[in-house]
Amino acid sequence: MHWMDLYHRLLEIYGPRGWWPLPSRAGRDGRDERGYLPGGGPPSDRAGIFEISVGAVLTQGISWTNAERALLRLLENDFLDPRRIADCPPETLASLVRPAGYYNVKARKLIELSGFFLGLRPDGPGFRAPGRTDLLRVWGIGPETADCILTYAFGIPSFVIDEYTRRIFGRTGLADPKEPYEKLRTAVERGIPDSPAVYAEYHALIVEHGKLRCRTRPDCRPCPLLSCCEYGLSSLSYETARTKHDTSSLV
DNA sequence: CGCCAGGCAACAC
DNA sequence: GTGTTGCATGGC
Repeated sequence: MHWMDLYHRLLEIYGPRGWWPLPSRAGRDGRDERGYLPGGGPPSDRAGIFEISVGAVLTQGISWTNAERALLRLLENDFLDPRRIADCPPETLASLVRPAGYYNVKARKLIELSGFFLGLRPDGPGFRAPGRTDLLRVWGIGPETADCILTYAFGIPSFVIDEYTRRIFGRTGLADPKEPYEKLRTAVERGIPDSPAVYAEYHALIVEHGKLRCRTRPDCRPCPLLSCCEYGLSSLSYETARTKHDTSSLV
């Protein structure tokens, strides 16, 4: 199997995932109730770019639902802004992002991230995009978070390697999951088209499949009838209910 | 109750 | 460079 074979298979099964969610715009601008924009692209405005970057930090080591809760608390308290976060006492910030776990660490990371954004050069409605090494120099931004920010916030393709990626590429035999981050990333990037849309969609599909089926304890049970079974569709989670094809014979 | 969830820095060797 | 540990909440 080739890298793109898995991509096309996942796309058939789950359909376009809609880049990275912007909970602040859920239900608006063509976004769904969680803030995803299927078939969309990166935000062109500074607020959207910053919100995705904050989300990438908040979701470190934690489920998106918990990160989303913290993100909404920042939003409700008018703290989804680099200036406001940079000037906020760490204890206040920590109490706001409490649902995301590791809240003291993440408060500091958000302050560092905000300082970095305050130094970015505005460029039209957005920013001049930072380099990958610039992002990696920020305390709290490691390789995965940097690649999420580059790909999903700025639309600059840099393939995201996370635990789901390692697991799914490992189980399908596409890669050795124990390889170091940079080796895996360059291997994937050599095998797929150099397109922001493909990078963003591929990783989003990997996350979707990782959450729904290819978990630590995988659910490899195929259900060929899912697409035409009303009981199955009505009783399953929203992600699965949106599936338009059966999920058999994958991984 | 135990396990897991879209990591990272700091440190040991 | 590889391996381990602390950080901490919420869902199942």
